[in-house]
Amino acid sequence: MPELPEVETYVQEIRPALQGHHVLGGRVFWERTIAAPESPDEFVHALRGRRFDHFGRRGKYMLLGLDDGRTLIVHLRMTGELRVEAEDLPLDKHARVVLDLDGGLRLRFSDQRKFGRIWLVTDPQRVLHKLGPEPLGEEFTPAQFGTALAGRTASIKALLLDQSIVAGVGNIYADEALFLARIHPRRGGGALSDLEVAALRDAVRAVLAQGIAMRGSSLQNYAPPSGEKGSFQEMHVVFRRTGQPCLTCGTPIERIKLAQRSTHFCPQCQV
DNA sequence: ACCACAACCTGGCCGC
DNA sequence: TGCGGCCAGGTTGTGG
Repeated sequence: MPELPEVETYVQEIRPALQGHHVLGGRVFWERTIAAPESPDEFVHALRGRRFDHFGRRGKYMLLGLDDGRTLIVHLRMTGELRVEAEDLPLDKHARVVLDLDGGLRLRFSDQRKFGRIWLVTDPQRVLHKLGPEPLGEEFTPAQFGTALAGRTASIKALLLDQSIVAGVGNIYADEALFLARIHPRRGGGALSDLEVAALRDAVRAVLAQGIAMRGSSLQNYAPPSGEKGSFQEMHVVFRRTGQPCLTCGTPIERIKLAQRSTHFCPQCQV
């Protein structure tokens, strides 16, 4: 269920565990997990003998680079989990793809809800081309953000979740950023003033940066590869605080549904 | 082009 | 205990 800070933490932690290891073989237990190439056989065949040697992230996508120039792209969606572990551990019932590695290790992708996807591609752009700018990068400017929101009538909450506008924001960080910028989540995206657009852009960057610094939010069963949970959930000001007092004004936090997602906000502070 | 919503899936929890 | 309904940090496809 991770968003940008959780995926960033994932990449940071899986890199030292995976770097330099070769793929000896693999098994696919749920075919639809493999989004490219066409068949699981082709996927496993293309990976055999390859070595992991560079790592990255784009939005909520993990990029695991191989020594032949190809990239293994992993999206955890809601319940995906990636682990490097000893090959003799019993497999859990949600294991979807397993790659056998040298050194008695394996890379295991488990996913209770089966929404997660893995691509093996030559050109990552084939998967990533629709994504908007990296929110912590230089191209995510107030002017660029304003242009992306101009004329849009959908709620600003829905637009923050749209990965083509800005990449990596999900339900937690959208709600937290809107509170920080004091903007009501139901406002139309195109109706925000230049000042509000700039404040929201700054708020998105602030909550994501703090999320990364705290190694993400750990709710329910989520934990990064090390198993050491992040702590940003302790900093949530509105997310899943329905009925609890706003930390700024004491008004009970409300929950509504927007873009089919639970949305939490302070009806007093956010206008 | 944009917008809202069903669909993709499993499992936990709550009320009856 | 069982059943229906709702909830879950995401994305894609469809119809208007």
